[in-house]
Amino acid sequence: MPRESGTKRAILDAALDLAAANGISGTTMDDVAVRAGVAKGSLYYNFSSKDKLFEQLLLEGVGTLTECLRNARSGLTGWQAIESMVRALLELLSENRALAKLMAAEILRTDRTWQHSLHLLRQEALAEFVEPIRQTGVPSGLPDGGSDHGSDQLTLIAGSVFGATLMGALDWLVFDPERSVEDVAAAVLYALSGRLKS
Amino acid sequence: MPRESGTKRAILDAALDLAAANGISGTTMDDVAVRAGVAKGSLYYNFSSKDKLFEQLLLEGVGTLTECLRNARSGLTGWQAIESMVRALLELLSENRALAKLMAAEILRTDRTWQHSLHLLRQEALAEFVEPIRQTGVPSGLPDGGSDHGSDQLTLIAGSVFGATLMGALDWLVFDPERSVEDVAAAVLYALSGRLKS
DNA sequence: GTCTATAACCAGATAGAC
DNA sequence: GTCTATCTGGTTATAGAC
Repeated sequence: MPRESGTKRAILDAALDLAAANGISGTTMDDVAVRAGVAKGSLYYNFSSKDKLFEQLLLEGVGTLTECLRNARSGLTGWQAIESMVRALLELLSENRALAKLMAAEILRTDRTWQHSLHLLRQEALAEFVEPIRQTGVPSGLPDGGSDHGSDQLTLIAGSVFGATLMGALDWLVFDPERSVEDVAAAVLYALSGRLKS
Repeated sequence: MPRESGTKRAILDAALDLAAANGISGTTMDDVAVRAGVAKGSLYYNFSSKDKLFEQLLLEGVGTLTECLRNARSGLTGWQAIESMVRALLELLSENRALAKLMAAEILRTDRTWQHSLHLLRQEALAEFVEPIRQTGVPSGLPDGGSDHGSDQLTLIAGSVFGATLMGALDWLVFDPERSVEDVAAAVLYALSGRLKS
């Protein structure tokens, strides 16, 4: 696909780096302009506001994440798919640490102006987990939520799996970045494997 | 223990409510003063700065959480302890939704001035999970980290369990708050039970 | 200890030349 | 399409009366 103009890209990259380090509200448009090597006016020519800039950034990020999960589970089912997705997610986060930190900090928020669109894409990413989980044969007997609920039991389970991975990744990237992705994957999959229960 | 003066408490309560709804940076000191029913000057008499105010709030929150986990596992070991802690954590978060939302949004951040002290207490909370996990007999064979690492394998696993619970809780509190705590606990424990693998 | 009033500052956004 | 210069509003924090 044709990359957008170099300026737009430079701005997004700069914004990502700064926001990963300082958070979104800790990042000023002046900071972004300096880091991107453009004038502040150019920011507002290319993006209508600070909110829109970061909305696009996060939407891109969640899109990448969804695509990664979809690829990881293609051709696999059930636990094998889940295992593959956890590994792929950890690898994506480690290759893109700035994005990982930004998303970890922002994906749980509910107070942002772009919260709605971010929530939609978050659900899209969770949906990638839902299908393999369904294939493992989750027992009925618990309320399934139905269409009038915000989330059903499968989505709750998917959220837990995703949360386990994300939190494992965060400990890793922030506090122990030298550790290998295999180590972290082993820990996360261990938590999900049921061996805690035996 | 003797509660601090009514004013300090009123300020902290007001700050918690507002921050849960709007995030910390979305909450102004004026907002807090109005909500608490005091003048802004009193805020700065009782807390030296906005940062200090919210630092104390977060620290109190993590303290409550650690205490809750400690109580939940007392007298239990291994998986039974873990199960009890997950339930207790979900109950705490549901009884204290403002705190839950605030902590979910802030505990992962790395850009706050109080990040260091928050991290220490977060590790303390995770440590409550570490002991029961150790009791389940995590196999050696993977690097255990040792004291020169920021986190060892057990801490990674604990982080995953904690992350699974927190993320499950968030879906629940934000998007489907009518659901019962039993439903959510069932989903989280299901994810950790290993039944996904069978 | 709490209030009112104000200082000092900073960030998001815009105007208009080039 | 990008720049410089500026405006405007809102926010943290302080001074000083009561």
